Amino acid sequence: MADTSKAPVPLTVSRPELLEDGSDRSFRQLVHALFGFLSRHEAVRAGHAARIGLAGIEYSVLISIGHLEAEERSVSVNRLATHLHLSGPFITTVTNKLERLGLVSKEPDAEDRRRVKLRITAEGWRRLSELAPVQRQVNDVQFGPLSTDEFRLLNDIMARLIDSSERALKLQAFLADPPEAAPPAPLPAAAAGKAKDKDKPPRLSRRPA
Amino acid sequence: MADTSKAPVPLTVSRPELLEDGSDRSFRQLVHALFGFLSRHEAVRAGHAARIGLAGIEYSVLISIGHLEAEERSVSVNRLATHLHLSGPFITTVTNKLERLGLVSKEPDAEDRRRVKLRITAEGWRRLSELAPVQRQVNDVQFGPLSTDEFRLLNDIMARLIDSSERALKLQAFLADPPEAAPPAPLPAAAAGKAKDKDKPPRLSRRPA
DNA sequence: AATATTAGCTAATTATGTTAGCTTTTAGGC
DNA sequence: GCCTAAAAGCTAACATAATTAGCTAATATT
Repeated sequence: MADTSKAPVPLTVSRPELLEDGSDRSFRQLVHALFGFLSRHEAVRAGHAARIGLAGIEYSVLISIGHLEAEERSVSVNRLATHLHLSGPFITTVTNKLERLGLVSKEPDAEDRRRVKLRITAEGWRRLSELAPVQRQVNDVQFGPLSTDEFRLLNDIMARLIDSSERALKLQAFLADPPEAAPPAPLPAAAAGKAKDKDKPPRLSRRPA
Repeated sequence: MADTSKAPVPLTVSRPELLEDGSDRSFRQLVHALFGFLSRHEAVRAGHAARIGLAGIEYSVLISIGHLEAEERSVSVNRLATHLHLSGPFITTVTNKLERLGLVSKEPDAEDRRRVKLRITAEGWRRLSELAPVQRQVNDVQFGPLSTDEFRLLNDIMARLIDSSERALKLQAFLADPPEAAPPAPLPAAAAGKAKDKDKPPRLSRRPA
């Protein structure tokens, strides 16, 4: 039964570097593997977090304060929100909880009193130090398969992919919601269901980090 | 002020391949970049999904039915749940919606009538085909930086990392909740508050995919 | 001084899941 | 042939992680 014409869907990628024998099969595989890996990566983070009594995102917020603190004079709520691609109010909620737990301190910024200065407390650092030995064992296993060269290359590739993904998102937003203008469009039949703004104004609300 | 001893936290990884000048700085960077990429990768998927009126996870479920259908005789709810690391009931909810939308059909499996046979409908395939051209442009940009060799290597690395992450998760679970056994312990009184199950039984509930 | 902007907060809501427990079907032991 | 156990999927109730809207206070602009 079934007319199973086996390949009813056109290619989802076209760059020759990403095709094998004209098929996007391994590209689809990569896309899927990325989700698979990243899902496990999150699970590992959740495990580290649980070790010191936190949820995954709470741990991320905590450690990010540390990272930013090392690089910049002071870490504000919005700075952190941007850094993690999360909303301001969400960072407020999480940092409030971390403050209640005594892991983070919030004091008004002396230079701009609208701002809040986020810092990891001594107790916060203590918890992170306590976690490290276990974290180290787990990380060693998780990233065990990487050689020095692969590690460097992966680092490099990820940096480039973040960049290109950003561009892809912009292109996607543009394609979804073209500025209406640029009216040469000589496509006759297509004119029917033209711009309109379709079924779903693809809000593209970039969510977590 | 502040005793800022700058590096209060011990290393989070110890394999020499992942250290540079004895520092885990670039390793931390990689871990963070992976989250950054994940967030954008998900956003791209959400954009593709929105294009055909679906949420990101709905699109993933739809396309996964297609992938599994191509590989196996029949796709059941639980098969899909396992594949995507999601719960059965959640797959039920999503596939019901996709069925209402006419993109997926659910019929009882002839061989085992407890099972439901999931299939993408003609309309479902039509939507995917409709999406492909746009998807192709966006994917070309997102994965544009990859050379043929990098593409192959990344594919390979991801497969290995999924595997090692799985092992890391098991180690993590073990470290968090060691089997109590190793029964040299002849403590009689201890029997009272024995296992207890700690502060947080690091449930490690691996979530999405 | 009046106005606009920025930072952060609270409240309400949404999206994305999960666990518990039920029904139906299949499989296994007797 | 039964009776029990296990498996598949469903519904319902709930949990978590996040958003948007709109408020207040501090700062910047005119």
